[in-house]
Amino acid sequence: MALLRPPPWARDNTMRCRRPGPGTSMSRYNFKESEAKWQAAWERGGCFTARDSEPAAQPGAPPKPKYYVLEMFPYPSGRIHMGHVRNYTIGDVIARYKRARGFSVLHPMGWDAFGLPAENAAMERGEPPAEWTHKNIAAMRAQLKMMGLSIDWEREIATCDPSYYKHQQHLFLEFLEHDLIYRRESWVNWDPVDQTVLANEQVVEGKGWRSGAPIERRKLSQWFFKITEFSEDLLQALGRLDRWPEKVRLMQQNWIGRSEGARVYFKIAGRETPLEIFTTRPDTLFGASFCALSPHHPLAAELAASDPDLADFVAECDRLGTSEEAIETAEKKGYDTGLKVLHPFVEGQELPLYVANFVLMDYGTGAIFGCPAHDQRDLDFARKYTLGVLPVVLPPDADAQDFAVGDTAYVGDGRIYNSDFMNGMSVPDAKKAVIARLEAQEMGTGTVQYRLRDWGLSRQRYWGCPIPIVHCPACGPVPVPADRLPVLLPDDVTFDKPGNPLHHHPSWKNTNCPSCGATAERDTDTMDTFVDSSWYFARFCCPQVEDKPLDRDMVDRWMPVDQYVGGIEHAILHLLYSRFFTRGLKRFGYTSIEEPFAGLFTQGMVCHETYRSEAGGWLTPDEIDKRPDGSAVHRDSGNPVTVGRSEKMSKSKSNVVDPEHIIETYGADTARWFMLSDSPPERDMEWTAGGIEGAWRFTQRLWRLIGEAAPNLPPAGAPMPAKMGDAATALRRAAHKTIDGVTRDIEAFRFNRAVAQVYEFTNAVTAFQARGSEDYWALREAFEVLARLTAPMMPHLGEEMWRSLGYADLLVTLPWPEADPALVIDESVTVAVQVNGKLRATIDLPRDTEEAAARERALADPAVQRLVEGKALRKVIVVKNRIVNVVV
RNA sequence: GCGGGCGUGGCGGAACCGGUAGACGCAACGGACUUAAAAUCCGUUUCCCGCAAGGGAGUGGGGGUUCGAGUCCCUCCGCCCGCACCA
Repeated sequence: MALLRPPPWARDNTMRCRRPGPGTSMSRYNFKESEAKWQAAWERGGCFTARDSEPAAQPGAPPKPKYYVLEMFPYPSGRIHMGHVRNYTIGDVIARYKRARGFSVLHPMGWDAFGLPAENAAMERGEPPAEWTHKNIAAMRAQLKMMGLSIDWEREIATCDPSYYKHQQHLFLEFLEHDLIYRRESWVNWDPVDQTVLANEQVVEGKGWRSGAPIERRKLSQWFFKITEFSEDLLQALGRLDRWPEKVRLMQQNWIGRSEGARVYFKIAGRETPLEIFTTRPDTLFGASFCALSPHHPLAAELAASDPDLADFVAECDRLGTSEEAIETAEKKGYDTGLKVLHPFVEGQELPLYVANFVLMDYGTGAIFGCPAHDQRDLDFARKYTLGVLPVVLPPDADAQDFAVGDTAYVGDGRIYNSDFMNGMSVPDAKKAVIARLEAQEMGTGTVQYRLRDWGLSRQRYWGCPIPIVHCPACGPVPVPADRLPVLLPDDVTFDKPGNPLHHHPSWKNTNCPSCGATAERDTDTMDTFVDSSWYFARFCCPQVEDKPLDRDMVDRWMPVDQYVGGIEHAILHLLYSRFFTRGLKRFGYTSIEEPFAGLFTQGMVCHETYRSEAGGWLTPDEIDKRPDGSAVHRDSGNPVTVGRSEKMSKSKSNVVDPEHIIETYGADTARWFMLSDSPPERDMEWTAGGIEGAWRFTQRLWRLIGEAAPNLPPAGAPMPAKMGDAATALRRAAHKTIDGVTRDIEAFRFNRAVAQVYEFTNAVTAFQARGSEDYWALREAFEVLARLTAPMMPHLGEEMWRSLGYADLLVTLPWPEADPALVIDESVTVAVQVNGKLRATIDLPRDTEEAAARERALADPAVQRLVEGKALRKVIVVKNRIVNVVV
């Protein structure tokens, strides 16, 4: 079977399949016509328009409760990819389901439209970023519309639009006014050849991605959000985000990284100013064998000025770039400054002072003391430079006489020893004691330290929101007054030389100081694109408001987002920044809430097998033919192809499948159905040709089934017959169990299980032989259930089925079906019977059979008798409606 | 390196609070229909022994708790995500 070769019926647009089915004349489901028709009908009906005020359904009744469903908005790269299809399908199922459950739903869409790729396109193809971006947005909007998403398109926003970013500039000024933005120097990756600042992603193994030159670090004056002011609050509030995945909360908790420790002042021999270090293990102070400075510590810089070798070492450290990953994975290296620090408690003990590449300037004080016995990094360092290793924490079952540390540091609990006044204490007690002593002797202090750093927002780039600041030689940085916003990005920029086009622009930056009127220059940096995405969810509540960023009433009507859906890769930064921003918005009076996302769901990636030719190059799925045994050959040449493991779809591996092609071949419903059916949504899924074909067959099967049955069904709305036969009742039980199960599964995001239940129920409907009139009534009910339960997932087919069943109204406007509880619970249950924990029989019992009766029935079973005979019963465990375990 | 997660048939997965492992789909195989193919329909399908009845093994590896473990604990292995300037 050809992989992703269009089926014959899709090669031209005519519907040629007119083969009559058994006894009826059937045509194939024409998804193209149908999908376009229902999309138009929904639009005409304004079915997805979010209502800023919702009238009560009946006079006196409460108005519909609101529900805000949001998927992470896309970067307009040009075409949607399967990850988008998955993300927006999940969100759309929820939006449609919640509408059916009687909620007033807001489900908007917009574009995260600033960013580096537009500048890269400009450099590579000479296309202006604005044009490139708008063209991409138009293309992707059309693709998303093909999916049949229930989005209120009237609320569409693009962050690169001045009508969006002028408000962002306004918010910048408010953060500044409230002292939540400040300016300081910080480090960037500098490409000495291209003379430009590089993003971490543009640094590959310490070299610039374009120039290949070893990168350097440079200090620039930049703006920072004071997110650390909220460290404790952001941490504490995680505990209340009970509809967030536990793993995301944990990751954020660790990212914020609250730790209690101490700052300790070490005297440096022959110098006035003591060295201030931070440690989380002050209890191990007596095990210290060295101190180390970050290469960017002011003292390191001072010493390097008169020590060329140290200057070389610092330069070498700089070539690692600014990413923590690169610094932490590099080999641990140090440079002995020759200075000695004095141990605060041990008279006469001198420790060497190193500059070490693994000490981070951004955390603590940029200086540490090393206790090799109880910290792996310190131990590696000590072994390398042959420094002392003195254990001071004795493991519970170790002997003080012979306990020694080899190549593994001991980081566990124990009793303190070798430590003067702390001897015999537990680790927590020792921490308290040593901090008390340090404070009493004014040699240190207990502190709470956070790993979280302030958020640098300045970017030396063109395609971003301009920072509304003017730098005046006399007044310094001066905010652009609110009534002069927006500071517009100029269109006439060139990308012919490296660096920031805003900076090169002949006139843009020239202006006058808003304060004194003197000639001054605009800030030529733009904002980090994470700023754009830190408040777009709030702007969706009032996208048309012009005179202010947000309308409080509207924000409070819709916020918080009840269900946010997006990739796990945003688990930390985007979500944390948005939480911080929302706290700012509350402080400035734009809203009364502070947590933007009440519910969060993180979906997995879409993966696909990879293929390589004999020559080693990657092949795309439609360049190969799959053979029944799973091997593959090149379609044109017939040469063998190596089938590699499934990996995240990416252009570099050529394993991408184009959603538009899929939708044109199989229809949006089929694509959506397969997306939901394959894997649990939080896990990575594998896109397969077989899978989409299976989904395609199912849409056809549903359509055929209902088309064949419809003429024989009682009319729409026919009353339930007074008497129901066994067969009809069994079908009704299946239908109501399916309603119950699918409802639970959608509520719990188990879409793959919801799909499986629909398959199972469809199998039951297919097998059902209707005879009496009550059978046909039950069959109509079954089809109505099928149409309504599948509608959130396959909305077009749902409408089509609903129409086939004789209804004129749009299914999308109808409430969700309710299961009859009496039909959901079975009267009898199958109970497993084990002997010594092994399954030996099953027995059917009336539901809720008492323990004694169940025990008796189990013991009477012949298979059990055979095994139990002649042995003493030791124990019989009965779990009602589940299991009887006989122990002999 | 640090932090977080995942691992079940040939494949994707199901298994509720620790209670019948493999629902459902895909693939494969056998059959029906057809001049033929496609489509469709019916059946089989965790592995091993056995004609069968039946028995044994089995949820990445090893160990533990329990009447009972895919599920809980310890440990090891493999893969994935994030690491602050990609979005």
